[in-house]
Amino acid sequence: MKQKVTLKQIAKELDVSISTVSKALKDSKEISLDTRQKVKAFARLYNYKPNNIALSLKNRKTKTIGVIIPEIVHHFFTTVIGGVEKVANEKGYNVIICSSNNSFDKEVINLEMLASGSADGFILSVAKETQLKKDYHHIEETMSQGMPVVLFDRIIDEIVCDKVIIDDAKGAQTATNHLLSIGCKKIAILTTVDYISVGKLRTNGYLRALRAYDIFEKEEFILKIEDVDNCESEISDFLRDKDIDAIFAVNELFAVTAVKVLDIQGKRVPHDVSVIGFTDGILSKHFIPSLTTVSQHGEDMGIRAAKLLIDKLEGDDVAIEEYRTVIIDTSLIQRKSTKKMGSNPNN
Amino acid sequence: MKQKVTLKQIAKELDVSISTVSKALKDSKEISLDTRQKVKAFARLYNYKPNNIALSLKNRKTKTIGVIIPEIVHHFFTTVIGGVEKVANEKGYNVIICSSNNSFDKEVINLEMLASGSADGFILSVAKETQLKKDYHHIEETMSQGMPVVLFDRIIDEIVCDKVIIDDAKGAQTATNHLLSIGCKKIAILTTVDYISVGKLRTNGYLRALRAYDIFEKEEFILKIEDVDNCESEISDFLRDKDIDAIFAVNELFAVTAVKVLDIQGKRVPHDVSVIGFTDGILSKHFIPSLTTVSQHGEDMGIRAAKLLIDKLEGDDVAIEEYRTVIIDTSLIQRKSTKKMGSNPNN
DNA sequence: CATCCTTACGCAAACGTTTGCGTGTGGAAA
DNA sequence: TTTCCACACGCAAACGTTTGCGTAAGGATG
Repeated sequence: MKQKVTLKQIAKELDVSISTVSKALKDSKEISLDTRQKVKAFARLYNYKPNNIALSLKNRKTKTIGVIIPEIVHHFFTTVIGGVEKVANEKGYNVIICSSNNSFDKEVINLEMLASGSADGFILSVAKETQLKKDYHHIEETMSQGMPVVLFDRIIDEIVCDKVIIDDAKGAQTATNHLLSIGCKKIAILTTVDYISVGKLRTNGYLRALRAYDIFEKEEFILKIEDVDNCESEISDFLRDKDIDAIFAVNELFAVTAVKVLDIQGKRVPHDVSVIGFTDGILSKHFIPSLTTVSQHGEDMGIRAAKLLIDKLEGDDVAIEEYRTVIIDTSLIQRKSTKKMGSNPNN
Repeated sequence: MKQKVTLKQIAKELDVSISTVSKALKDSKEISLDTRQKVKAFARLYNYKPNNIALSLKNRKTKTIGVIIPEIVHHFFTTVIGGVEKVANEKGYNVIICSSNNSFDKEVINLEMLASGSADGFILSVAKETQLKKDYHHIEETMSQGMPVVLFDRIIDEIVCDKVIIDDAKGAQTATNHLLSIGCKKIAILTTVDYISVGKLRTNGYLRALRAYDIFEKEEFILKIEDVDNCESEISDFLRDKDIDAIFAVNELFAVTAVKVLDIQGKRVPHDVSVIGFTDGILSKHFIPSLTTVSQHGEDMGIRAAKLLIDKLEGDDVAIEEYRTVIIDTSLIQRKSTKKMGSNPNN
């Protein structure tokens, strides 16, 4: 088993100094053409690859980006990662991904681990627990050590840094508006508990749309779901015998679960009830009926986040204290879970 | 902006040597209790964290595991990653994830990048292109440099290393058997082109089950889909006016698409046609009807793969030349896309 | 008072790079 | 023959750790 070959070994074999080898490989004209060729041939033969670790230590940068997300098994986050990877690889950066599993402690551990030498900067979306605890010392500490952080999706207002978000409220408003525009008047919302920032924002957008239409918001049309894993029974209870003609769900799971429950309760989508979800994932696309939904353009978010981070990483220190918030446009993807515009509902 | 504090800085502040600081932090009894306490207090105050990069260089190991998968936006792979992360974190390892995007070149680049200092070992599932090209030099080279590799799911028989797989053929056979046992006789299969190892194996399992039932396999019941992204039209053409009573699909997407197409063509699932998929993903669980499917237990695969790798990484060199192949049991998850056992089909 | 042991610390090498600068060799010019 | 300059290369420091070993100081012992 041949070990990894180092400059030192090449130097010994060729009976020159380490620095000569290093310079030869870099085509330094300080070294004679002859030696250069010999060294390069040898290096190729032994498949020499510079040791990243040593380079990182020397250069004081790792050329890797740390990404920390709440859940790895989640379509939206993986699309974001896809975007990050795309630009990172283009620019010669590595990507390390860790999931916090929505645990504050794991988020802290991961961040500290990566911060102590493994990554130059971070792209992160905070864990539920972190949002609940409102303890951001780990993020602030990382930043104060000079490592840039880009927050995305689930951001924290109190932290001053680059951010990439969608306008959750606006997206929700657009969705609700669409429901209103196709004639729905009794629109329920399936949302999360308030401490999830995006859930709250989407709820606000929903309310705003309603008010703009002079529709009085009803407490009993709002369901805040705590236990995501068991949302079906909650939704079922909520929907039973409720007189509604549309549902806006703040995520994909709530949307399909709603359709399922409606089906069981004998209501047809979209004939009796129109449903709009949030996030354009696998489910929305392939469900029957396919779901009208608000697309967050996850890959774009990842791309923008990575660009922001790399700009900061490579930027002249001039703009380093300048923070930007990028807002990605959402778009409404109309599919089959909502009635067509102009169709005349006679229920 | 305070910079990251190093041993050297602490040493200077406290007017002792670097080695004293290092030893003090490790509670070496070579250092007086007094000094130890002073150093530790100071380190805590300045939030000293040893630099991982320097440690990696010194110890010649990074304590990180590289995971390379064909697609990051893929439920099965993310569950595997979840499993890997679980045991890796338990054992103090970091996890770096890269996706090859099913490209041979990207797989090579990622592997080489990680191999040159960023990771101690690899868990990987090869890209489609790699399977097609049958070029495995990058993997063999990595191994010959002393870095252990664990292959999972899409493995390569020619490479001798640890492997974690499911018995694809057996899983497919079980699924097909189930269809046969509920009375289906005209069973079609939706599969991939042959060079995808798992697709081929699953097809074999399907054929085996058929033969065991003395059912003659029909060429026209087998659809090998090339362009996954546009499978709907292929499936639609294939299914049109075909007299079948069951479909076995080698993945989730094919399965739901089949249900969709059947629906359009006026056949009901499971009443007219029973459908079984492969992989227990989001879609199978939430689709209407929910899909009977073969679960691959992705998280278990990840757990086993990580254990194999870490064993090799930390193992006494005794067993290092011994390679194991772990076969994870699949299980058939019965849901609503197949008729119940014993129901009397009269079609 | 000389010797010895313990205590408490520092030195230096090593991990694999990069790079500014110093230096020996050779040939050409004076 | 002397002087000078290019050329081609090596030295050493630096990045931040760890750790075996050497050693100064001080007290205890003979």
